Amino acid sequence: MRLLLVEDDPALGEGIRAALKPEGYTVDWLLDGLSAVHAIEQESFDLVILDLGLPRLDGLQVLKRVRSGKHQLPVLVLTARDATGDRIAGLDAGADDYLVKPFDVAELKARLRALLRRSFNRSEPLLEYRGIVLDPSSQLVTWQGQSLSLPRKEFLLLHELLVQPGRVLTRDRLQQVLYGWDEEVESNALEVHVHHLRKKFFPELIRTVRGVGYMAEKA
Amino acid sequence: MRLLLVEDDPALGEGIRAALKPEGYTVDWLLDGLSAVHAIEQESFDLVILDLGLPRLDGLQVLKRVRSGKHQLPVLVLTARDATGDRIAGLDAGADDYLVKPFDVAELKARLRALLRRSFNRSEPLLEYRGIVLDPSSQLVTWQGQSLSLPRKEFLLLHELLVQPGRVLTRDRLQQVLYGWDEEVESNALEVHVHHLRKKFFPELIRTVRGVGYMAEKA
DNA sequence: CGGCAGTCTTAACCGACCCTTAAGCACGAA
DNA sequence: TTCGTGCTTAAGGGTCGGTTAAGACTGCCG
Repeated sequence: MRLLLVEDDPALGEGIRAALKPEGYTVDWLLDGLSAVHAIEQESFDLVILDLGLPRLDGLQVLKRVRSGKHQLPVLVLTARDATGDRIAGLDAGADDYLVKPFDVAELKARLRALLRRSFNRSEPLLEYRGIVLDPSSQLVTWQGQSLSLPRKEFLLLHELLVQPGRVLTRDRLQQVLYGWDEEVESNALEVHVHHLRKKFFPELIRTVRGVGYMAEKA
Repeated sequence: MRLLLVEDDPALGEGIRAALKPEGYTVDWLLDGLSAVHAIEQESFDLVILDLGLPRLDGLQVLKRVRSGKHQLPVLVLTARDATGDRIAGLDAGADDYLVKPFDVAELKARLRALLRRSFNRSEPLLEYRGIVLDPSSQLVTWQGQSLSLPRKEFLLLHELLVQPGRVLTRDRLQQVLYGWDEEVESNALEVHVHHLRKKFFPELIRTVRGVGYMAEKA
């Protein structure tokens, strides 16, 4: 589960991040609104935690930009206690939930779970590719009449590849999907996952683009 | 189908109303508890959607008044997430179902349908799955010609799983079914219940989806 | 009041699975 | 052939869920 945290207070940001990592979230953290917009447009997140008071581009503007896109990306907004107007404005701009600072970490976690659950129940479409059907909400795959559950990373990887067949995904891109930005893996873990997927399904499922990355052939 | 909506937040009230109208419901909307009591006594509704935090007369009081009457009017209660006591109190006062804000509209619709179906049939339909028959009204289960009574939590759990086989229920979802939204259980109680069910029936009854939750295989 | 039965949570332990790592092999390009 | 890149395989550490038993709590009955 990959989250984008947009928060300019270093202490708070670090705190949130530290709290969420053990829960199994991959947390990417940006400190200003402009970078956030770019990241959201180019990467793929499951949820955004957005502070409203941000340098370079205000949180509300970020929210509006996100909503103008097609993504139904859930956004949890953090507001200062006394910023009454923010709340209203945020509602209008389409935030999915709020938290007023200072807040309890347990509360944050609970709201995240609720939001993610909602967004996944929101019938995320099944993904089909050559007889393989992915169900993002349950992390389950149907293949040759059997339903099997893939390990989390394998599912993430496969999902990323099949979202848009024919597109070549660089090694870096894939590693970001699996690990986020910082925690780099300096081994061939990615290749091992690919190997497992090829074995579970069929070898031609994932084509190697030597020196670049991997792709699923356009059907 | 005529519903009474009692909700003092104008935005939320309008939202719910707008969502339900296209479904063919007639929605009357009141903003305080006192008017609600009067309306319920004098008019005839098929169901009430009741917020607990209300001006003039608290939602709980409304609920008690309704229940003291002879009407078996189904009541769906809306509660704020952090209102810890509300849930328990609401249960005691006889609400038929709950929804915690913020909620998904699809969820609301689904619960309404379920409630209305229940109230019209009076007898909730038996649930059958691979030779196991659940009777929600008596909390009894028939299995291999024997009728046995399950402990409450086990029954709830099993019922939730069998309502829609093939659907994966997250741990969170199941814990909410068993415990509600506030009281967190920081142990493996859920797994223990699952274990008991598997032992009483057969192990394949409940399939583990690692990292996600549990499911009953589609028959 | 005391004991019993049923329910549920807690905690410790264990096995299975997930993921990374690393070493050796295969294969394509120069 | 040689080098570089990716593939294959297996081992280990960590995490998750399963299993079991003990104890708290409740309601019931003597």
